[in-house]
Amino acid sequence: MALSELSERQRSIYRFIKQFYREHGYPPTIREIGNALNISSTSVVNYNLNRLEEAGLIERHREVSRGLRIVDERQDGAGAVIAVPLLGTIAAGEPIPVLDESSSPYSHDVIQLTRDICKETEGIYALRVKGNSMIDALVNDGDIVIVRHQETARNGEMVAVWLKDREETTLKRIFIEGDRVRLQPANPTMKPIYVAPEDVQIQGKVIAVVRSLN
Amino acid sequence: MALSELSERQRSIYRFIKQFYREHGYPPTIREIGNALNISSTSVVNYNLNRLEEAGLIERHREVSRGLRIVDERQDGAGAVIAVPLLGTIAAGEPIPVLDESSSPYSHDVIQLTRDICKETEGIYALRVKGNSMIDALVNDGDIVIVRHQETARNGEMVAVWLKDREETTLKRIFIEGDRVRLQPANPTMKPIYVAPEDVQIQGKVIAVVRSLN
DNA sequence: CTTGACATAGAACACCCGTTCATGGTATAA
DNA sequence: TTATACCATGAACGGGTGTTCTATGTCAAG
Repeated sequence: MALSELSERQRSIYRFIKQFYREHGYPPTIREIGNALNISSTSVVNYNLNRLEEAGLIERHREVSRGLRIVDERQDGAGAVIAVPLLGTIAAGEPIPVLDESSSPYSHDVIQLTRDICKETEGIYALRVKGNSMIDALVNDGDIVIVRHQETARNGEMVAVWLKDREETTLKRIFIEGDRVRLQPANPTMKPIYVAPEDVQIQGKVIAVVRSLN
Repeated sequence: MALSELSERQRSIYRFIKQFYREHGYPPTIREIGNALNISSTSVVNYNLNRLEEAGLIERHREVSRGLRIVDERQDGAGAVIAVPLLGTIAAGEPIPVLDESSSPYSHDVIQLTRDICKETEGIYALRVKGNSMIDALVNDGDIVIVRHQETARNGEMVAVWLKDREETTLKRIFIEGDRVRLQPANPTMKPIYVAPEDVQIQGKVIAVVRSLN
């Protein structure tokens, strides 16, 4: 199932199909794969495609030209790029701005992300980090965090939380342990903090962090 | 250009291509279009496809089976995406893999990035960080760093450097100060280190850092 | 009515494409 | 060694596929 179980040739074929598909909008033929990878025999390509299908990485429609499909890839034809609204800034002393569903899509900045970075698409927004108060989450001034709005979380998820008693926003891994909540910094050299459940208000789950230098 | 200028038959063909593409992941053949719409002649379908192309609604790749493409879907998005090769891992004890220009473009994984994250396009590659030895650069295990290959740097730039005497790869801001080099951690609470210029080998400039949770 | 642009049908052609078969090489295990 | 699974090669077969040519019909302009 994993890529590592495949031969180098099979991985090359898989990568080629992916790139060809992105480039042309339709899958390659067996011979196009062979030409690109210097494989003279169509049966070799055919053989390795069958292996890729067994591994669950592609689907094949038999007896049909270009009858290939990368299963991983987006099912909807929407394209590999999603536009995420950049709602504002996140800082230690301020609450996180609310996600306004009804607002115009042009009322705020957007940041474009590929599926490689953010696989989800519902309720996603981005925030620019102000100040260096979240350095224990390995997030620095100017970084952009991608968040999905939700008010609950499973143990171990990285979440943006508002701590009522401290009046502070922070990014931590959350663990609910009976009558207390453990908030674990992303930096493994730092110690967790413990707070009462009623003081913790989950703002959303952190999907990704992007730091653009310059 | 508008849909209204087309005949009903042409609109049907356009709708069918869209639906077929969403359903199968690849475009239909001329005969598949004909069968679905009860058009007995392939030349009729061919004729109307040419009209659709003139109207700018589809692209055709001649002499190629299923050489169709719905042009609608977010053209600018596709152009704004660059594919960056993911050359391998970066770890404290190992040199950075070289950027092999001559190797097959399909011999390694790629990660797709938008211009919002990486504006440059020449000599860019990506590395996955292994271990937590670069935590003072606010980079953790599993993060992906985007690097442009270069062997010199201007003061203040974030670079990937190989420290000969320590046999260590690290990410730091670099400052050349006369006869010594100051390497400043990204984490402002940490102190810089000083090394001799001849012990510093610059591998490339860090363009961006991406952390994908989950 | 004649003309010409537009739209459609049907058939034929040459090449494209997935499939299959026979063959052989290379490991690993018995 | 033999057996077996795995991987690669080249060639051939049959049907798929885009293209092109001829013929026909429609409709508005001259």
